[in-house]
Amino acid sequence: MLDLRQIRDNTQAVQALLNQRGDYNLQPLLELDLQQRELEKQRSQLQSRGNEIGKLVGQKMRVGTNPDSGEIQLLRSEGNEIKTALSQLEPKEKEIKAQIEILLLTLPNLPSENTPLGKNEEQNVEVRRWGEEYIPSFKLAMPHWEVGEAMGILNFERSAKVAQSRFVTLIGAAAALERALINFMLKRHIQSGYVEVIPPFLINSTSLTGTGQLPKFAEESFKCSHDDLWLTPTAEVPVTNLYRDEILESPQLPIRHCAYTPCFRREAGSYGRDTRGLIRLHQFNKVELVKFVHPDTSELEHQSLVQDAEGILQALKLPYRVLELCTGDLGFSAARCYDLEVWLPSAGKYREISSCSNFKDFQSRRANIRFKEPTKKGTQFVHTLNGSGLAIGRTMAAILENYQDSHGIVRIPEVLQPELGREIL
RNA sequence: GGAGAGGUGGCCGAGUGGUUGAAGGCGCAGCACUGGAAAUGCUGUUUACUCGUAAGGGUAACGAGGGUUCGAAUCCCUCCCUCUCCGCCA
Repeated sequence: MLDLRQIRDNTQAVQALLNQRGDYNLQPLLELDLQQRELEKQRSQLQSRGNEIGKLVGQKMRVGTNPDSGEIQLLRSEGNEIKTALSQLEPKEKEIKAQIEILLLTLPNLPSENTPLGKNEEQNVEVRRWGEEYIPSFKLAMPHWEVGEAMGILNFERSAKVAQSRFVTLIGAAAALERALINFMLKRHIQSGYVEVIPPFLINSTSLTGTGQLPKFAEESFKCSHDDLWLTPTAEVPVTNLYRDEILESPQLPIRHCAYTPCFRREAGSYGRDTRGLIRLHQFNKVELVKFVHPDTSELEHQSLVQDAEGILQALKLPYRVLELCTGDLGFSAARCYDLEVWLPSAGKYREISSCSNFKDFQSRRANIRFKEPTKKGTQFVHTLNGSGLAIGRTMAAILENYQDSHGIVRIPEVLQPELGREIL
């Protein structure tokens, strides 16, 4: 959520930044803001007089004035008039406040000053590549879903029977590999100083609003019909909301968490895309990194977050590149974002495997996550950041392809061999 | 799911419908005392919105939302959460 005061005081600047992202108009919001403040002024004046009357009546009663006396009757009737006036004002103000809230919740974050300008994903900026020497030089025998099915370790058909299309069942070696990957990633992140959490996988609407999935992206998540609970689309939501409505002490910062969760996404509007394999499923596993940091350190923390995610790909010797998203491709809540893309031989291109965002104070404003500095008065909003470290299913796909030899035999990355107790899948 | 008890400031804990943002205690900060510390004393110690250049003012908040009243932490209703017992269950 953007700061309403900033919108009010720096309308031009905010508008200019929003224009880099799309078509947004601040005028209606500003008008509502003006109305709301006027109503607030009137209301608080009435309330002030109302309080005064209450006190006066109390004083008189205390000294023994007859409750039915004229002066008290007079005060009472003025009190009633105020009540009537307030009952007219209050709903109006509430309505306007609600409208302001809706407008604010639907405005995206402002891009950071470092974010490259651009209209769409084609104008994202490639920052670096790693591991090109690991890209297989021969023609791939089978894409990952075929090799997985051939080995009997991935089953899509039965999963569609059990659930729907876009689900997978991992069998035997694939299940073991999945588990090993989760474990390997968590271990590394814990070593780098992240504290592991296993949050609830069902989350309420307030939590989804806090991180920015609601109200705009309701159709992307699965909702439980009898409860105000949704299946989490990413660990970002439950983990960020862990500190919702809290005031942290600055020495507690930065807080760094890593979390394994399954993720559930409806993938509405992507019907024709990635219909085969592990790339786009309704349910997938992911290890997520989440940070709560002091605004002064958020840029550094963002860079190190990206490195922590990259570290996994490097350890697995999977070739990848790093893109910085341009203003036009930035996610709704992000101010700045790097995508890690892993090389996927079946597609002959890099595919997203991690997205590392700095949300600055956008989420913390929505979720009301603040901190206090001993020397400063008042509170400030923390900066939140997160990134995949990594998406497990896509990592598995990358391994099944990049580690496949010309006969369709898949080796296991060295770092996972001890855990799995073998070299070949 | 059934029955009961309860939700007050960073924490503990008072609170009779009347000037209570809330006694008292603990904690914390500052000052005084001290060679230094402890102990003691004094002072201070929530957040949000809004008006104001500022000093400062106004309003709101005692789980949440409604209601009664001139006035609600206190009375009424709904919901949420916690605890205890019973049932069920991994």
